Amino acid sequence: MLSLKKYLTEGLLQFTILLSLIGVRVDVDTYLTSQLPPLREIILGPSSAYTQTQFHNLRNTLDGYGIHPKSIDLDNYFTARRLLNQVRALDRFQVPTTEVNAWLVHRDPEGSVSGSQPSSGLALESSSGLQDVTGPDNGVRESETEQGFSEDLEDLGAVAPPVSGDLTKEDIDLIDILWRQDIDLGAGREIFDYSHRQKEQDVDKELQDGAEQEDTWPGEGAEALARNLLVDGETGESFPAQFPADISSITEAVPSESEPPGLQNNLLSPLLTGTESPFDLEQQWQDLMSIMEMQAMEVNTSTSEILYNAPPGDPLSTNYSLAPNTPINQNVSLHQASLGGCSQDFSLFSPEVESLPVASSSTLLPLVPSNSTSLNSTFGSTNLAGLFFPPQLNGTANDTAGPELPDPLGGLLDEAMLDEISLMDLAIEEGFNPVQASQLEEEFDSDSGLSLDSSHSPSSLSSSEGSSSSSSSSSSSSSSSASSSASSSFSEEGAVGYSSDSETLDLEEAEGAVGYQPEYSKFCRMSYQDPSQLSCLPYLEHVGHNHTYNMAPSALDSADLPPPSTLKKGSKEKQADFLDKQMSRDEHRARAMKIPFTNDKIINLPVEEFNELLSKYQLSEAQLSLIRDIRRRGKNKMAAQNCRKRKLDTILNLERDVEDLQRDKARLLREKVEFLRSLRQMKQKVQSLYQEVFGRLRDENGRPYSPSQYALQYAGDGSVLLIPRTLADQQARRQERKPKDRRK
DNA sequence: CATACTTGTCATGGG
DNA sequence: TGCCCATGACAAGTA
Repeated sequence: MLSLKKYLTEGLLQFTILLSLIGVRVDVDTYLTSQLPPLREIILGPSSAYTQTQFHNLRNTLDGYGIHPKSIDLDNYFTARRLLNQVRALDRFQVPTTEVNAWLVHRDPEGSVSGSQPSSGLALESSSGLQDVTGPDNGVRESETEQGFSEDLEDLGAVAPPVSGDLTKEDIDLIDILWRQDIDLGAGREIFDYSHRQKEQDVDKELQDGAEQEDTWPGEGAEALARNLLVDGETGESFPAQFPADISSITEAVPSESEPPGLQNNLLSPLLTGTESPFDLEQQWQDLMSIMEMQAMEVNTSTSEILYNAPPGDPLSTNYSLAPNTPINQNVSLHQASLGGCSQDFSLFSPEVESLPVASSSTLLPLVPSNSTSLNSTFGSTNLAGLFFPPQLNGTANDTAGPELPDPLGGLLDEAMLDEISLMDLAIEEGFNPVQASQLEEEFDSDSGLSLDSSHSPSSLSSSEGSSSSSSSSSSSSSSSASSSASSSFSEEGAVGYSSDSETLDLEEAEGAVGYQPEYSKFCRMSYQDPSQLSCLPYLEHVGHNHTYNMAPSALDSADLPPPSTLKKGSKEKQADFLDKQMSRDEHRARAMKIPFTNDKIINLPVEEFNELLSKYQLSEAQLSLIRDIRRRGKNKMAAQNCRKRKLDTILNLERDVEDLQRDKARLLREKVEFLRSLRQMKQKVQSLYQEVFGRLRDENGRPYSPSQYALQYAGDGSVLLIPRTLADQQARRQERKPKDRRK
């Protein structure tokens, strides 16, 4: 029961401290439950610094740390684990190697889809189409596509975020982009509205422009909505609300070269925007989630195979599978079909990807079935058309497109994810005052229920560098400066106010601290072996307050001094009076009882020596009682000092943890942006490959296939099939239902 | 004088 | 069992 209470109170205390240090409401649960067990262990676990566990065996073993065994700094250990966990968590961002092997297997014998669509538009001149698609801001990308993906390696590598170090301009830009994406999200409007206003007042006028654009977008917006388009709040661009439609707009725009290029770009830019263009967060999340979905598919290959790996007897399969050398087959090559760059780019975080075959990445891949399983193992049996491309590739919008496939990933864009991009991160990353940031966040989240004045907490980064290195090591005099910086922040705050600063100063000047110095106390014990060395000790007892327990023998000797009423009779008397004032009550009592040895001895001697000392003198019972009381109180006094010091250190450690977590979070956020950017690039490449492959396919008559009737689809064995679009749509729908069911 | 903070002390419990 | 330590709670002193 007691231990339960202990855990409860300590946990609550530390939790509260944590929250107050953060200064804002933070969804600690997400931290605690997902990736960061160390913090939870610190708060709740048996490794808490408040635990009664006494690490006697660890005493003084922390390489000169000199900290109390109960305040062993677990950070080194937990930080390692935390970082490891985070690195592992990055697996979720892994992007598989893409290797496209496509071959034309058959032509739809039935022409099940209406052939009214002119197919001429899709005689893809892929380069020009790509130019259109990529838009004006993507001149670089065009050359990328032409020169191959090996350059993308460098490209992707180049945009890789700096794992550590100061924020670069790019980092700040990334965060800014992310912020704008929050604004751009329609769902996020209400959530971020207030903060948005705050931010725009204080920080970013540009955001206001974007928001106003979104708010006041004219009738054009309604039209776009009617077409199920979203409007980018910043650019006013309209783009499909969901990914398939997204692709649709692109691909349908490609063949229609007669359209005004501006409109095309308007439609296309959201998906194919360059890295400099703003892109919407939902899209990014969908991208990310699609990657995760792919990985999930990788696990559930059996399911996929049931769906798409039709058995040999399957009529579909037999109907649409052709021998590789069928005349209608054009041996279309996929230039640099493998996205090896991605593999390399992400292999840092994904051992799985690393192990994927990349040998064929640099060669031209014939459009024949290959034994390569990389496609299968990465994208699974994903219906390429369904995933990356619209149900219709025809020239008119929403012409024969089936019902809009619900986005299976949209639901994952929940508020928790949005929450991750919090103001604090931005504050940290953009380097403005965390106090301001916490105030901002607190203002629109004022129902935190905590009465702690977190808005004034200078907890985070303003003092981070100093305090982060201090805390647990504050017992050593070398850390006094760091400790002082941390504690001064507390003092300014006025909340905690345990000023280890003054204490460390006292250590150096008055040499008074007796507490929280295991090394010292050990040294004292050793020195007590020789009573002649005792003189080195009492001067250590002058802690700022005049409750000091011990005093110098000289003070003891000159203890017979006039009372304070007879002050100012001379410098000598003044000093004596001062020294007298420095005496503690027990010292006064000891003097009154004529105890023949110092209180230091009484307190600090080991039991045996203490008893030996007592036996040397003929002491009355009252004296003995007083001596034992003095010893008890003295020890307890030191214990209390140590205890308080430990408390302070625990708080400082928690503060440092919070800062570390905030930094980690911001870093991960940066990396997330980078991953999403890379993913977008890969998607563009896959899309262009698709178009290139599809555009080169010819039927028996040498005519290109109509994208409205046919689609490319991955088969289970890694090959790519040309199947009727209706079939592709069906399979796409089935596939989209599947993950939903799986989630439920 | 009220208040917050610091420090000392006691009681208690655990090792 | 006695000793030691940790710590909550309280008191006294201080700014």
